Amino acid sequence: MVTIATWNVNSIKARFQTVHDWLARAAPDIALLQEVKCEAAAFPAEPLEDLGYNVVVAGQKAYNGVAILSKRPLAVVTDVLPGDPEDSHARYLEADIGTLRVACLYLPNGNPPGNGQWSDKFRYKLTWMDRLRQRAADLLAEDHTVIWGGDFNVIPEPEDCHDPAVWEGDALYRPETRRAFRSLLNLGLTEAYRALHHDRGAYTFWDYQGGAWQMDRGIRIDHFLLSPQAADRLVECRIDRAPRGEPKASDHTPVLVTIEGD
DNA sequence: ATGTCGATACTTTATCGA
Repeated sequence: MVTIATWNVNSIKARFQTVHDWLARAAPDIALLQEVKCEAAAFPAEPLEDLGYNVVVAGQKAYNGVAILSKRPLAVVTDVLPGDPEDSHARYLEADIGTLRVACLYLPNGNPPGNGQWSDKFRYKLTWMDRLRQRAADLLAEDHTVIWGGDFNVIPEPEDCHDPAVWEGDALYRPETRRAFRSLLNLGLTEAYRALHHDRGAYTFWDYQGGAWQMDRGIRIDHFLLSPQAADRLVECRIDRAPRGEPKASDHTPVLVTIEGD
């Protein structure tokens, strides 16, 4: 069995103790972190290595930044999402871990989407999703066993948010965004949580503002997408809500997926 | 009722991104 966690930590520096203690307790084999918000050299790798993890980081000052932690050795395949040499955001990191290809991603938020004409941010989001689709198609064509995990900034369906009316028009829920997400799934990918669960109220993010956590007004935007070979091995996918309720919490909470074999 | 959080800089308050 291999358990992989994904967690948008909203600054590894601000969240270090919380993340460290959760990793020590939950002990996933692999952890995908997003919004570490620091350059690779500033990432506090050593205390996480003391927990038994190998650490690789695609970092950037102040914004974005993704990292992969793995108890087994890992080899980075790429630290950029192919398709745009001008794109300098640290949002994608892909590595081989044993026979698995594991990708950690922080998909652009895209807000505000603009009215009438799309904003640069929303166009960037849609272009990025198109590039991700191309990357996925390429890896599937090469027959890799792939797991993409991360903050997709996509609310796939109405039941993935507390109140769809609130999210109407938002870049996380716009028809163009959901269509691009479905297009990704239509390559033959399996969204792990919905393959196993059909409950409402399964959220991974609650805004800091407006008492969203206290009122349980959340959205499900952190996902795992599995290639067919990975999906055949899917055992479990769950959301650990506990970290969102802790002091100094990230606005996201971890999601864990387990696949059989190694 | 204006009720969030984190990073940054020509910084100690304003701005941006989420």
